[in-house]
Amino acid sequence: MSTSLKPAHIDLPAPPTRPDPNHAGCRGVASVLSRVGDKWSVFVIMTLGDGPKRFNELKRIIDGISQRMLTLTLRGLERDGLVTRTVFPTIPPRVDYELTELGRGLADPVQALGQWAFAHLPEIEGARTRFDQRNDT
Amino acid sequence: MSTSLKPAHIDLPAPPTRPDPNHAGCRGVASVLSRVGDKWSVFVIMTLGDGPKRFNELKRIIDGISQRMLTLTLRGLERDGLVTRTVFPTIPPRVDYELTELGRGLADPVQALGQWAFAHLPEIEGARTRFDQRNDT
DNA sequence: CAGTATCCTCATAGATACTG
DNA sequence: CAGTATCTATGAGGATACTG
Repeated sequence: MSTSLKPAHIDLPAPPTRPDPNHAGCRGVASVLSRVGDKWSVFVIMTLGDGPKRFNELKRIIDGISQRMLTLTLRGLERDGLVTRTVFPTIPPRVDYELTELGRGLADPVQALGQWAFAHLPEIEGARTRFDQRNDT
Repeated sequence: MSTSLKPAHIDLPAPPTRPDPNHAGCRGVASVLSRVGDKWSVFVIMTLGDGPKRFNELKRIIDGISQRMLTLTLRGLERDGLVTRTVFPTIPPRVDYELTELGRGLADPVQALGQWAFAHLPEIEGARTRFDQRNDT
C-alpha cells in the first residue's frame, strides 16, 4: 500500500504561538474536518448511517469510489474509532462495517452541516457563477 | 497561478444512479465539506468569526499558512460567497476580509462540528493509538 | 501592504492486476 | 468476496522572487 494511514494533513502544521482556546479548538476541528472532509468519508459515514454494510455493498451504493479508496477510507475511519470491522470467517469471506457509537455521534453534526449545505446550495452556486463571470474573460 | 479556483474535488465525480434524496444531500454536503475541509478554510472562517481582518493580520494569526495559500483560500471563500473582500485605495493598500451573512451562517454548524471534535478528541486519539499499536508491530 | 508569478515536491487518488 | 500490490497522473501546497 502506497498511502499511509497517518496522512500528513491530519497531523497538522506548526502549533499556534498563542494558546488561544479558539485555536486549540480549531486544531481539533481541522483534524476532524480533514477526516470528514476528504473525498469519500462523508459518503461512507452517511451510507453506514442506516445500518451495517458489507464491503461490496458499500462499493455499489457509493458508486464512483474505487476499491482502493474504499479500503483506505474504511481503514481511516476504523483507525479513528468511527467504524468497526467485523470479519466472518466463512467462504466466501464476509466483512461487515458498522458505525460505532462515536461514529453515530459524528453523523449528527455532519448532517447538520449537510442540511445547511443543502439549504444554501443555490446561494453558493449563484455566488460561484457571479464570481466566475466577473473574473473569466 | 497554478491552482485553479474551481478545484476538481469541488465539482464531484459521477452522479449517483439512484435519485436517492439522501444522496442528493450527500453531494451537497460533500461539496461544502470539500470547501470547509480543505487545509485552511476553517481557520480562516473561524478567525474571521470575531470581526473583519486584513490580509497580513490573517497571515499572522493563522501562522503556518503561506501567502499563496492564504490568497487561494480567501479567493475560494470569496467565490463561494462566504467572505467579502474590500479594498481601500490608500497607500499602502489596505484590504479587509469579512464573513458574509452566508459565511456567518456556515460558521454555526462548523462550530458545532468543532465542539464535537474537541469533546471527542481524546477518544479519537486513543483509538488512533490503539489501532497503530495493533498494526505497527 | 497585498498580492502575482514560477518552480518544485510529494501525497492523493485512479486503474489495473493479482491473491487468500 | 474482500482485499493487496504496483504503477502512474494530477494537483495541492510550499518556497522564493518580484510588483503596483
